[in-house]
Amino acid sequence: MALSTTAGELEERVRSRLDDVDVRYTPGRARIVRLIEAARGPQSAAELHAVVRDEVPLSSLYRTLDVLSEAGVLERSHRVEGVTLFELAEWLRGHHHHLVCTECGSVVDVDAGTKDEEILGAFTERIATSQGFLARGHRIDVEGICSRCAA
Amino acid sequence: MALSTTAGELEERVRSRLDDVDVRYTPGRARIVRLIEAARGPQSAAELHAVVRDEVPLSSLYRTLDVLSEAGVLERSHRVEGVTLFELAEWLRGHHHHLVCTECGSVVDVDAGTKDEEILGAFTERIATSQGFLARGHRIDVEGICSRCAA
DNA sequence: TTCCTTGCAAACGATTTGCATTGGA
DNA sequence: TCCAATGCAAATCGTTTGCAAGGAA
Repeated sequence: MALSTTAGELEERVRSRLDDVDVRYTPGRARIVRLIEAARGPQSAAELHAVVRDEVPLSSLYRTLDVLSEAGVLERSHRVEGVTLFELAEWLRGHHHHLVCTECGSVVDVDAGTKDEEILGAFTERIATSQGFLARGHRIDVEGICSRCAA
Repeated sequence: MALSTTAGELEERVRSRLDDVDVRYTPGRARIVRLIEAARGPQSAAELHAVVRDEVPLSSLYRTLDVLSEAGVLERSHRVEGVTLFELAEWLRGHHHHLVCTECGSVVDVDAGTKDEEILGAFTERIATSQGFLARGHRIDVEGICSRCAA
């Protein structure tokens, strides 16, 4: 989100990354990447499969998600109720956080301002260091009720 | 962590909560509560089972974890690699965050200061509200390398 | 006696994998 | 041609559930 790129640009960046790790950018893989790119938040295999149901079998979908994750294009993100959600890796879509609705389970992305991120970074750095832990990044989930469920 | 209580005190609070919801505080359940209380971070069913292997069958353990979660004594916390971790509910152990080691997968608790929590609360409130989302709480995972893996 | 709790085994759902087939480079 | 990618079916793994037995109120 923070990084604004056109669809083509992102596609190019993905392709070049896959080239680096010797993985083909097949139509099926491109399809999944675009689906995830277009989503408002991390997606589960089941959600993605609902869209490509008669084109891609579940096992192939899982394999694609796995390959793309290994290649650093996707990240296994939030896990809710035993299911794994996938999203574009941070270097592709920018740093962001999640609003998790405890009512319907939806997870949507939110950006924080640069200033806020600076403060958060300093904070996480501090509590990590106090435990001899080397901080590499952080992940914030805001839990509550989404506007749809509140209505 | 933030709330300091003696072992007996916590036990009493748990018992009284279970009374309220008409659930017995059996020795098996007490055993699990104490195990989780003593841990440095959220625990998986498998980790707990490793300790009580010949006293409690896995299915009973899962049932206990479920009952205690329903009763509000435990919370299903972090989920890593397809496994659910359990920890004492926030009202029992105080608000805290997690240091997640991306190397060994360990998850340990950390406290933030009151001042920091105020800032965090204001921040999460703000980004939630901007999306019409009603914030109820937040969860922060600091990802990185634990001191043991760094060594 | 009457429920709640426990144990064991079977069932489930999400995810993974073996193997034969297909399709690009 | 050759190896990566795919499809299908079977296997795995964490977790849940049905049902009969044990125990406390």
